[in-house]
Amino acid sequence: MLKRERQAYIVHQVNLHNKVLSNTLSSEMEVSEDTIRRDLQELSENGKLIKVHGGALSPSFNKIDSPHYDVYALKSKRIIAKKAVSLIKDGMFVLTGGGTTIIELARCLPLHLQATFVSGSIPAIVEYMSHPNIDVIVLGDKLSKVSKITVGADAHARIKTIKADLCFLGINAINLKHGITDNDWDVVQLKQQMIASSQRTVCLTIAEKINSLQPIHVCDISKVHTLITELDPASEILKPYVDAGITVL
Amino acid sequence: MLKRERQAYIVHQVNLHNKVLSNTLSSEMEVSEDTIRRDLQELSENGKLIKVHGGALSPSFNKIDSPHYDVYALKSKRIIAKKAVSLIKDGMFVLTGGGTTIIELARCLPLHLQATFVSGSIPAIVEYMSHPNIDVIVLGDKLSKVSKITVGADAHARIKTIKADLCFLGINAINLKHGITDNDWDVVQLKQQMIASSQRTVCLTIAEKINSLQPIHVCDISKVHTLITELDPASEILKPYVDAGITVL
DNA sequence: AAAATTATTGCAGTTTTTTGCATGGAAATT
DNA sequence: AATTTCCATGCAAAAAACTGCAATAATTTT
Repeated sequence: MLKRERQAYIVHQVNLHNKVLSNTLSSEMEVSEDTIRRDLQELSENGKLIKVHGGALSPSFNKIDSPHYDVYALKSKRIIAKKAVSLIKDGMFVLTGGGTTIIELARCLPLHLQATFVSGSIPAIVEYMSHPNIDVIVLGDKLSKVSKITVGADAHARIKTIKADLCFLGINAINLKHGITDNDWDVVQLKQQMIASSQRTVCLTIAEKINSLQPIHVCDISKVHTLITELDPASEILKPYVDAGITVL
Repeated sequence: MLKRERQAYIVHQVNLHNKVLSNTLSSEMEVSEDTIRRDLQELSENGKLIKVHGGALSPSFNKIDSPHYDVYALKSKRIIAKKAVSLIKDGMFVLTGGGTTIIELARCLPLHLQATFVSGSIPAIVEYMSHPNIDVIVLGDKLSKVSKITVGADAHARIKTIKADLCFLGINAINLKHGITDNDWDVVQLKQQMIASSQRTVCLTIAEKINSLQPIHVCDISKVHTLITELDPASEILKPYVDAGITVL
């Protein structure tokens, strides 16, 4: 790994998480802490970050800019993303949908992970794109302005031709009786095909959406292999899903 | 292996992987590291890549940390974009490639314009996406990491099925004798098909690239209908192109 | 086609950059 | 106050970059 690459990664991480730890960076990039310290030194001289004991902070962090923007949900989504990441192994072929949870997942992908991601979600693709070891396949078709994902027969047909190891879906509603439900017709078409084209379906959602219902049916609960929320898997609210045979993380 | 070939290969590798290592290139092409270093030196002088200790990185790599990068060129590109926009009429079907000039064009699209844009360039799509009246068709395929555009047989085949009113190409080199030339094999394939699939081809470039040459041939000058630069159309340097029958704006 | 010119390449020696390690001291934690 | 963790400095080894130079290859001129 080149020095500049390393420093770019550090800046990326700082901007993403507002802080970095020297020892984390050191083990992630497999260089000594001295090297990290020297990198932080240089970057701080260039104003890219603020060096503190044990790591560094984002320069824009000191100004109290927390725009009261659903910090809780973001935190939850980050927890979900962390759990989801642990399922992805080197060399896997992964199909992902759109939505903020998936974008958070994209941001949390470890540096060394080598995998192929297939998606029609533009914001997710933008994140995958900046990862050094991820191959990205873009699903083309007409772009839906609201969901920022490509929808239509072309995308559908393309998904049909592949068989992915994993499929990550950010879901809008899940419910034991009705399974996964959603509110966008076009997006539902895609999700159904994505489920059919993957060996394992992993659903990501914040706990808030558990046991809720939306107008359009996506699939039965039996099609879901894994469910990830920010809660402890032993949590009471998740028990019915565990009992239904779903792996809950 | 010729110097030209070697350098084209290096550029290709940089565009594909975001980085190259001197010793890897050296052993891959069986030349000394000195030669590689001299190649990187030249390419870096031409802005094709950024030389760092141990190899080189894609130029788009540190565009992130210097936002006021190349302000002059940005100004030029904005002028070009303004001229280009004037060619687009309501209801048109427009095919666009990638590159910073095209992105600038995307940002300049007037609010009321209603048209359909087809592109495989992620940054361009991100811009189109935020426009209220533009329909966007995404060309899917494998994403090239630093040209940030989808390339491959799928994208090629898809373009082949359409016939656009206009095609906007940001070009890397134009020259009366050799026409349009470029340095990335995959991108060239797409550009050729885009030209073939459009009624009018409009080339955008900053004056700097006029009368220059790149290793790979895209098309003859006769295929170009319109050429847009930041210069006055009556400018001396553009005269040969006007004489060749090209509409120069 | 031959000769002259120019460009390109590899090599040897030197210099610079980068990195990891050791030491002693500073800062935080308990 | 003791202990652990983190930081600064100097140092040495390795890798990479630069320099000048000679040999070779490519291009142009005659």
